[in-house]
Amino acid sequence: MDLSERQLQILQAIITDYVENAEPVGSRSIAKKYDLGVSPATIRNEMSDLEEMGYLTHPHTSAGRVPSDKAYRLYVNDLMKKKNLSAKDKRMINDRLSASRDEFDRTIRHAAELLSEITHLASFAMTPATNEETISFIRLLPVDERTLILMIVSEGGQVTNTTLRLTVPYTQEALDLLSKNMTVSYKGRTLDDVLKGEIIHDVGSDIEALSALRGSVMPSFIRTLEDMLNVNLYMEGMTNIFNLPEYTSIDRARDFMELFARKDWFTQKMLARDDGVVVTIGEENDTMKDCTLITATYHVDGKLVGKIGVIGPTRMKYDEITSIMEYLTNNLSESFRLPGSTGDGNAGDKEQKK
Amino acid sequence: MDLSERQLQILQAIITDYVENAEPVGSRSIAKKYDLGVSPATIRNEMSDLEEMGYLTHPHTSAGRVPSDKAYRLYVNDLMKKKNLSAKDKRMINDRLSASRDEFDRTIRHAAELLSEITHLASFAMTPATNEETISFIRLLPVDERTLILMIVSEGGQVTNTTLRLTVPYTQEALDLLSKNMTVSYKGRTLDDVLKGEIIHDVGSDIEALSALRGSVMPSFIRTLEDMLNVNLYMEGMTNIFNLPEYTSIDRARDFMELFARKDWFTQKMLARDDGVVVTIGEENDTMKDCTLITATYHVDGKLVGKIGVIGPTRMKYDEITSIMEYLTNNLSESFRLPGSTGDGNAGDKEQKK
DNA sequence: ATTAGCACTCTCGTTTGATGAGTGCTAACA
DNA sequence: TGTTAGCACTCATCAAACGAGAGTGCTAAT
Repeated sequence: MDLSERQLQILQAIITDYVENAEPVGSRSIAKKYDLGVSPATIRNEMSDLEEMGYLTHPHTSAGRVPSDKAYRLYVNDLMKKKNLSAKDKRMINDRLSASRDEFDRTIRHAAELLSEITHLASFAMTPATNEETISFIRLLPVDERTLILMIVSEGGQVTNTTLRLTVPYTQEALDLLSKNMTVSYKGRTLDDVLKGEIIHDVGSDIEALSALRGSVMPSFIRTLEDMLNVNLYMEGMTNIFNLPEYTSIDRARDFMELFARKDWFTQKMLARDDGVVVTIGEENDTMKDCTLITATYHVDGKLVGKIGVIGPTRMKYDEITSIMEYLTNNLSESFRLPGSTGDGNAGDKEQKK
Repeated sequence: MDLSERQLQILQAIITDYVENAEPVGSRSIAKKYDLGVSPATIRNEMSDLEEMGYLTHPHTSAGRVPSDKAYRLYVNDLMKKKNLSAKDKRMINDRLSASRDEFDRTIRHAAELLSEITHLASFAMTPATNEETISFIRLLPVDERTLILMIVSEGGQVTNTTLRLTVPYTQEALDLLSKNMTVSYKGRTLDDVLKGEIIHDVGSDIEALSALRGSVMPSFIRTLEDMLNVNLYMEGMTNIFNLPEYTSIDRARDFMELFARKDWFTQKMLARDDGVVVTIGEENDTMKDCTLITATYHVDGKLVGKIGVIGPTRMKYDEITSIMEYLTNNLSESFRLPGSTGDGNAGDKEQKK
C-alpha cells in the first residue's frame, strides 16, 4: 500500500507543477520538465495507479491530473522541505514588526497585514484566546451625568469597554462602589465561568441608588464579556484572493467573501488549543471544503497563546508559507518575551502537524 | 433649456425602468408600460433630444437608453417623491434598534447591519466625528509589573485604549501621577490641537521615575490619539453587492472590494460637516466614478454628529433608500436624545441635497 | 407636431468545425 | 516483467458563421 519511490517523485512533481501553474498537469509535461528518466507512457501508468489510490483526480476524461486533498496531506506531512525565507521577506518581517514592539494589538494587526502581503493570501490574527482568561478588574468611569464607561480588564491585559447611557443620573459614589463590588465578585474568575454561571445577585443591593445602577449596568456587562471573546480578530488582504485563478468565477469569490465575513467562524477555529504551525486541508475542514487554513501560534512570555493564520485555495505553496509563518510567529514570540527572562516556554521552533 | 413636462415624464419612466431592470430601456417598452399617450416614435425623438442634453447615454448604436449621472441628479433633486417605508421595514428598525439603546457603539453597528439588510447594499456607520472632539481625561491602569493600559476618554464619551509593555517596571505612584499630569495638560483640548501642536514637555519631568515612564508612554499616546479619529468605522454587507448585475464582472467586484477595504477613504468622506441626507452620484465622487454614496447624519442630544451611509452602483432606488435612511437616522437621533430634553437641535426631518 | 414604416446596426445565443492536449489501451521491446 | 511506442478516442476551447431580436434613425405621410 506504500508508494514506491518513483510514485512519490511523480506525485511531488505533479504537486509542484500544479501549485505553480494552476492547471491540470499531463504526463508529457512531467516527463519533459522533471528528469525522471522514464517515458510519458510509464508516468501515465503510475498516474493511473495514484488516481486509484486517491491521490489524484481527473477533471474530465482527457485532461491532466490534479492533486487531491490526500496528496497535499502526504506532501505536507512527509514530502515537503523547509524553505529558507528570501532576504527580502526576512527584512520585511524584522523591520515592520519591530516598529511597534511595545503595543500589543497594533503589533498583531501589523503581523496580519504583513502576512497577507508576503503570502498574497487572505490572513487573520487573533490576540490571545480569552475564554479561559481571568478577569482582573472592572471599572466604571464617568463621562457626563448620564453617560459612563464600563471597562473590563483581564489578567492578560486584554481590555474591552462600552459606553453606556442611562435613563437616570448616577452618583460618583455609586459608581465607585459598584466598580469595587464587581471587581471583588469577579476578580480571578474566567470569562467562561462568568458567562455560563448565574449572575451574582448580591452585589451590594443594600443601597438603593447602587441597586438601580447595577440593574442598568449588568446586562451590558454580560454582553461586553461576550465581546471580549471575539472582538480582537483582525482580518487583512481579502482582496488578494481575487488574483487567484480559482476565484475568477464570481460565485466562488462570493462564497469566499461571505465566509470571510463570518468572524465568529474564525474565532471558533482559533480556540483550538494546539501549538505550532497547523495545516488544515480542504475536506478536513468542515465548511469551505476547497480551502486550506494554516494557523500558527505565538506566545507571550511563553504563556499566553494567540494565533495568526492564512486562508486560501488548497493549491498553495505549503513549504514557503509554513516556513514564513514559523519565522513570523517565532519573531512575534520573541518580541513578546519579558526582556529579562530566559525561559523559552514553548516559544521555540517546534512544529506540529495534524 | 428647461425640460418639457413630457420630457420629464419620459426621463422619469426611463429611470424607473432602468433602476428596476438594470437593462437599457427602449422606446417601445416605455410606450407600452407607461401610459404616456404617445407613440414609440415620438418617444424616440424626445429621447434623442434628452441624449443631446446629456441626460441619457447609449451603450451602443442599437441598444436602449441608460440614464446618466446628470439624470439621476435631476431625479434626486426634483423628481423623486418621498416613499413610505413598508410596515415590515419600520418594524425592523424600531425593534432592532431599541434592543440595545443604551450602548453607543453597539447601536451604531446594529444600525449599519440593519441598513445593509434592508437596502441590500453595502453600508457603513461612524460614531461621532471626533477631530474636533475634546479630551476629557487620560488614565493609566496597571496590568502587571511591566504592562499597563493607556486609556483616553473624550468629552463626548468616546474611549480608546492600548496595552503597553514597558522594558522596565514602573511604580503605581508614577502611574497615578502621570495620569493626573497628562489629564491636567490635555483636558479640554481638541484632538486636532494636540496632534498638530507640539508635545508638552514639562509634564512633571522633575521626578526621575516619572520622566522615564513618560518617555515610554508619550509615543503611544500620540498614536492612540490618531486611532481615535478612525477606529470607530463599521462596515457591513459588502457581499451584498455580488448580487447586483453591475458586479458580475470579477474586475468590477474587485475594484469595489478594494475600495471598500480602504477605511481611511471613508473616514475622509465622513468628516464633511453636512447635515441630513446627502447623495453623491457617480462622477461627483472623485474616486469610484460609477458608484453612488448616500450618507445621513444622526445627532446626539442634538449636538454631536455621526454618520451612516450606503454605497452601491449609481443605479439604485434613490427614493426608497433616502427615505429609509431618513427614518433610520431620525430614529437614532431620537434614541440618543436626553430623556428630559425637549430641544430638537437639528434632529428633525430636514433634508439637504447637494 | 406626430406617427407609421422601413432599412440598418449591433448584441447575443447557438451551431459548427477545427485544434490540441491528454488519456487508455495494445502490442512490441529489452 | 517492466517499459515504451503508437494510435484511436475524448473533451474542452476557440473562432467563425448564422439567425433572431431589439432598437434606433430617417423619411414621408398624416
